[in-house]
Amino acid sequence: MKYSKQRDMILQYITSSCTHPTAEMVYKDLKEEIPNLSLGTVYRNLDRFVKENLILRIKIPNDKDRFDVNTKKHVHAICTKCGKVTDISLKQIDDLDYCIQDLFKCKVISKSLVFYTICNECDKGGI
Amino acid sequence: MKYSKQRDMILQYITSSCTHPTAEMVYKDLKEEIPNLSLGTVYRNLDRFVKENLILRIKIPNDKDRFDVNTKKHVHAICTKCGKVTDISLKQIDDLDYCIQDLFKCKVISKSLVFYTICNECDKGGI
DNA sequence: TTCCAAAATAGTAATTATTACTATTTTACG
DNA sequence: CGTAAAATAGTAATAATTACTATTTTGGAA
Repeated sequence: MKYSKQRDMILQYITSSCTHPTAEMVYKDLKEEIPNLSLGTVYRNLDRFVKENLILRIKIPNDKDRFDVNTKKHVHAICTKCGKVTDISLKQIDDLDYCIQDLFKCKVISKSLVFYTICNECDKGGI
Repeated sequence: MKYSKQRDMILQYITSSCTHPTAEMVYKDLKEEIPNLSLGTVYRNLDRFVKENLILRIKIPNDKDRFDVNTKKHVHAICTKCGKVTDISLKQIDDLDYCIQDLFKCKVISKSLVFYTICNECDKGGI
């Protein structure tokens, strides 16, 4: 593994962000600092960080993947108005796996769970 | 709204299937009976049935959508080995919405939940 | 029955997110 | 320094779905 400025900056960007950015957001913002940055480089490095368990990939049906510094077990809520992504950690959600396992006699490997919501701010009259 | 043989057969196919087929599966199978059937027609009609609440669309991250005759509130488990899709209906899952609503002070509109599993048959030595 | 406008279809093109590919550049070790 | 491995930039490919358009079908009315 060899150093690269691009990788370094992508990791820095993603670990200091709290907005669960998409690859495109990372690309657009870093492009200003590294004008010849390639979107492929962003994807490749984000993939790599996911494999190294430095970040998580949030897969959203029919939408862009988002990336998350929080590697602890959790799921997400997406506001359908402003698009904000919120981390959700809840014992009841983790327990589902065991519940399904027992009731349906199958091994639960993982799950994909996204809540579509209207967040507190948007509900109060919107941004 | 005008009758069409294609729509009629697509609805018949999907309502009598129990495998949660993709649009492509519907297309491939019906193509044998209607040789000039178009994939667009399948998509258009499935969309329409979803809007009319005759069937449900199952969105699976990074995979083809599947369609389900069961329009009751439920989620799905996908076997990561054989691909079989199983309906899952569980009070604890429905309750999550209220739980999230209270804890995170947001309105839950809907959720997307898919369990990735190894089903009973595949676990016993596989198909 | 025949005419005709609305609706539906077939077949192709476009879209969108992501991955793959290739020539060039960068890195770091001997 | 020289060089091989690794990384990048930029473009092309992929895959599922949607959009578009010319043609066909449907069903009510003359």
